[in-house]
Amino acid sequence: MKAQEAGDPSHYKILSAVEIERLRKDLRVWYDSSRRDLPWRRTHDPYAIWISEIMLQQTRVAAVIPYYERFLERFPDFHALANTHDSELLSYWAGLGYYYRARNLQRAAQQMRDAGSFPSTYGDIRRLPGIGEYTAAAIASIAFNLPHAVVDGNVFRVLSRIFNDPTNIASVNARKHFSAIADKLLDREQPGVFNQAVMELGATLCLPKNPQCLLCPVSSICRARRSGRENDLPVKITAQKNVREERVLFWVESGGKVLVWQRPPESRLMPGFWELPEREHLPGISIHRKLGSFRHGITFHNYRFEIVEATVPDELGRCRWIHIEELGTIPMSTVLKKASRMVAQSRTRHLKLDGEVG
DNA sequence: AATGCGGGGAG
DNA sequence: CTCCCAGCATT
Repeated sequence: MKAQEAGDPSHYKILSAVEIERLRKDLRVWYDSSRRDLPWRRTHDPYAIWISEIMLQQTRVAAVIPYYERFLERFPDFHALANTHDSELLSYWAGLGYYYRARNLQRAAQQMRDAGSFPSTYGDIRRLPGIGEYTAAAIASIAFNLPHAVVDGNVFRVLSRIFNDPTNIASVNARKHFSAIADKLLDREQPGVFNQAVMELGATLCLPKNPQCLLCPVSSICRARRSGRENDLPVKITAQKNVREERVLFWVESGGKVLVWQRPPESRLMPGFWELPEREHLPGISIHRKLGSFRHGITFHNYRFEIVEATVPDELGRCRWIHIEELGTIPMSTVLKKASRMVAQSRTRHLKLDGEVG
């Protein structure tokens, strides 16, 4: 399907008033009976809903659930969150990605502590660090039942299909375009339920590939379905290309300790996380043997890391020795976790072989 | 208006 | 492999 600049959103009028009313009802009824039982759907606490929305930014439901439960247990309210230390906060976030979310979360919690309460208007919610248009609308509608329509990846998909709308969702204007349409459709009696129903539809039936139209509660009014175009929508055109990269990391071990370095706390990239050294960190390094390799993707980078056993002279630069048993107590990057897991496994294999021989 | 930011699961 | 996920902040 040919892409189109975001333009006149008034084609929501493709649907008659009667059809819009039926759409709202069908979505509501379907959502009531089909919605997944997710932890953050069992609460009305704005704080808990806020935490869930931040964790869910660009992150799948399945990945969030265990983090959400651990986090809420340790930080049950904004006072607990405001008063914790960076390192403990990070350890609860480690592995979830987009680490600035954790820092913004704490800054926002401190603002709430100073203000004495959780903000309760769209504008006040939107002004918190880490909260953009989507998250502000989500919290306002779900926690406070305020009439703000959300626009996320699910909404792009569902609306572009319902209206057979070829607007390029990667274009700058796409958000405004679909936001105007969503606002017209929004069920103002139950904005929170409506928003969640649209997103739930996108997450469970109106999928990126092979949408389950036979199960869809609104397939009868869906214009893409009517013209057999559901697999051609949404239109997304980007210029981003993937980059392949090979890197060597050193495993330097001595007396039960391994050499690691910490990213500076003010670094923009994974601040405070510990990593294995590379050659630039250890100029005088002596390489012994290859221990293994693994792949790791970060946004559009596709890395292949090779782990090499090595020894070093006295000069350690930014690196520090840490006991292997204590690795679990520091914020480990996922690359460091993968590497140490790999080294441990290769070691058990060797022990086994030695045992069979002896 | 474009780019960087993690990590994992699905196809 | 590629794509995409309940996006945001910065430039």
